Amino acid sequence: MEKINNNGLKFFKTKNGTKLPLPVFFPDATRAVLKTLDSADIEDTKTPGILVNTYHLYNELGSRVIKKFGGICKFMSWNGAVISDSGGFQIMTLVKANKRFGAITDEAVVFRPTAKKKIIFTPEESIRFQMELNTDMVVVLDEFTDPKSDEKKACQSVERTILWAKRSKKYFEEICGKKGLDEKNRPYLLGIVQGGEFLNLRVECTQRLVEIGFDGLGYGGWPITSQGKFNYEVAQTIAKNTPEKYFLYGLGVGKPDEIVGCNDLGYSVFDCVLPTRDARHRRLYVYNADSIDDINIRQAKFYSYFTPDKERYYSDSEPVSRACDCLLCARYSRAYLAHLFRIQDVSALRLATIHNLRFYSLLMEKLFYCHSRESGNPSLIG
RNA sequence: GGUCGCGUGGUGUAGCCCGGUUAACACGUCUCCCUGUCACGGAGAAGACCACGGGUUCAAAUCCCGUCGCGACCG
Repeated sequence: MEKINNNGLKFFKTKNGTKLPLPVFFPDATRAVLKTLDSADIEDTKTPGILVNTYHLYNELGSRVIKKFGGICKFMSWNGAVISDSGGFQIMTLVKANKRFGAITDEAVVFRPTAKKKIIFTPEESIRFQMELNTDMVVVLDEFTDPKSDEKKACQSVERTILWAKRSKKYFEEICGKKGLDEKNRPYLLGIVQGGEFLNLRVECTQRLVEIGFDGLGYGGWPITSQGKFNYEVAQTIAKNTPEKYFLYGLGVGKPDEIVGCNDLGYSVFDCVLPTRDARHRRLYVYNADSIDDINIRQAKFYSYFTPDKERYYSDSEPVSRACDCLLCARYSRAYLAHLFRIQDVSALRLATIHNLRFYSLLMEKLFYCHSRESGNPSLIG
């Protein structure tokens, strides 16, 4: 895989001045909670940040509570970083899947979460609410290119995404001006590249977003081809047309090997539901290694899936993984976890989620180490 | 000793009274799927000589007789 860029940025800086080494993986706390965990649990997995969803919090929580707490961090007592997603993905999954959930025009998205409730959501409103959430990275509202789109429809989603990106940038600057936020203490602003599988559209979208000006660009849309393979071609096309000083963000990416592949292309910010959802669906990630030091992410198959509640583990006194230092692996046996899953106790979900998050935070540590070493900068190692 | 009831995949059951296509269901087991979370979810597979022996019948898990095992009650 050709390496595009990885040296333009060294850190993800948070509001409170913390510099997070790149890459970072932020699991999805859609409704301001990582299902089955609390904020202390998340910290213990060495997860540096989370992603919350603007649409869900706008719909279910609202401004009044957020304003009272001064942002989502204080509300959930979370000391790490936070990215707020714009709600663009929810347009795709809710409105496009079923028209009864609403409609999309150039002006706004009209959500109808219930028969009686109607939400008019504009790019400006998304930015405004995200600024109230007081997150570290604000994401512009975009229109998701449906994977089944032909080139004409894909082009339309790019046009609307660009239109909304312009409005979002303008409104973002207005709010920053009003709040007295300068380049150093304002959140990052992320644009999103659409265009489906059409590389020419991806190039055009990337270039026009760069003209508008952002701190980073996200690989938007559905990154998986109809054959079920990760679309590295699109990832690479976006990376090649993005300035080095920009963040490259793989939205919803992904499987561990896909994150390694994207990181090699220059992507350094990731979020995904997989580690948390998979944990709840009895799929744990384990490194094919006997200790943390032995983990080799350059190995072809560097990890495997582990399904806990199998008969062969009912009396297994081994930990789930020896290449892990999470609460589950440090303290409990496979047999105990199998038991917890079998009796359907919620602690099984919690321990499995903790484990998978530690797997991902270890992956980030290993990637940081790899790139520090490969770039020959010893000051970054350690 | 007597009376009654029950023996069906790994487990628990349905079907039996009124015989008839590949014996059904739940759980368990195994495999696969989940990618800016309406999701502790979804798809599929394997697995039973219907306790055993005999009889009636074109045809028996199903009706009849016997054997064994388990349970309850009565002596």
